[in-house]
Amino acid sequence: MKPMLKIKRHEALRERLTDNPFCTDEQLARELSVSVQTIRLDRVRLGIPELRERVKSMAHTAQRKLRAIDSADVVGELLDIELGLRGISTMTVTPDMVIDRTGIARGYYMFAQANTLALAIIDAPAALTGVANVKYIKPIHKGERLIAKAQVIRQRGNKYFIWVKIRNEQEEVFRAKFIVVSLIGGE
Amino acid sequence: MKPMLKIKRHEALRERLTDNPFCTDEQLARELSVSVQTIRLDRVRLGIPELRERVKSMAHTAQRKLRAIDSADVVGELLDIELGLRGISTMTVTPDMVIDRTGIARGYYMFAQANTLALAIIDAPAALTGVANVKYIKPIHKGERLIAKAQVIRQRGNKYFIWVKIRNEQEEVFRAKFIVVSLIGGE
DNA sequence: TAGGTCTTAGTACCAAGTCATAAATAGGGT
DNA sequence: ACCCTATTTATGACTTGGTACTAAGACCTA
Repeated sequence: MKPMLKIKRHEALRERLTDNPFCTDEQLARELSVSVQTIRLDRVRLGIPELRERVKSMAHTAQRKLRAIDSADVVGELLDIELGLRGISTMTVTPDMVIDRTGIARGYYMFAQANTLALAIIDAPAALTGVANVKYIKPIHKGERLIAKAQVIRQRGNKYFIWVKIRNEQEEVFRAKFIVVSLIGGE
Repeated sequence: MKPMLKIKRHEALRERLTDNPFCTDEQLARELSVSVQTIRLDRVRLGIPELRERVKSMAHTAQRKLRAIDSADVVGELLDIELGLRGISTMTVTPDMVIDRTGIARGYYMFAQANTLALAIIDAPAALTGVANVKYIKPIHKGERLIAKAQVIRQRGNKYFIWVKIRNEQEEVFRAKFIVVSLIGGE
């Protein structure tokens, strides 16, 4: 492989690092057939930090992100809650929630926000979703700040009927009805 | 702060590292009032790798996890697809998908698997979920291997009616009906 | 041929470690 | 008091994956 032009190489460098950020300058140098120093110069010019910094920031943001959709009981941020009655949460649509091609947020994020809010307002030690009826009214885009309002409509035994509506600005963009079952003792 | 007993210190060390893995030996030494060497010895005894290795492995697993629910077009693994007709995907329930307290998988993971599969089988450059009707039949636990089958039931204009059923072993655990809208030109 | 950009080489230095070895200290038991 | 052992600390040499800086070639162009 012959050494390539600078601009081409910069592109190649960026590409290689996006699909494998765990790459030392030495490996990059070998792959692009230039010296390690050239890679370092390129990195400085392109504002790309060294391996360790890359990895560290990945670990940081990943930790934050995972916390957002994974370990948290509520996806989004819980603003207000009246157990057994109603609750409000917000969620801001970050760039990684949207499909690149269309710029529209993946549907399951709104589902997750609504569903976790519905579960949060149940006045029981544990609860499970039994049924969900969901309507996506308007596409949602990056940067939009969604507000979800949940309300218990009816309760029969250990079954709760809950409506959740999500608004963006004043516009309703999503609506869901959940039937949630509270678990008293068993699994 | 007086230096504490060895066993106590080991506990403290573990604790400190779980809620802040980005911690050098030097910081730990200061916090626990012992020398850096003691911390290193402790780490060796407890089998805890050095800071850089910790961060690296965090970044790795986080990348994998995020890829699972975030950047992939299909949550789970696409096994087979006939565009416009049907598709099959699998997903294994990892420990981080379940609620610690109950050991039951969070509902939105199954929703995500079903929803993304439904979208994947649409024969169009882009598609959006309009309506979802979801039924959770049985609780799902860690380690279970879910198989989702999607089928287009009816198509009217740019609206697709899709059924998705998720099975664990031979048992049906989840069922969903989606109405998906394909986008021809604009958003 | 001189001047510019690009690339490479080489040096000194750093952080956060590793490994191995040695010395200091503490806490008993007898 | 004295010995023994466990534990803790110190020390030095080496490693990775860099930064920062300087200097030297290479190559093109006017």
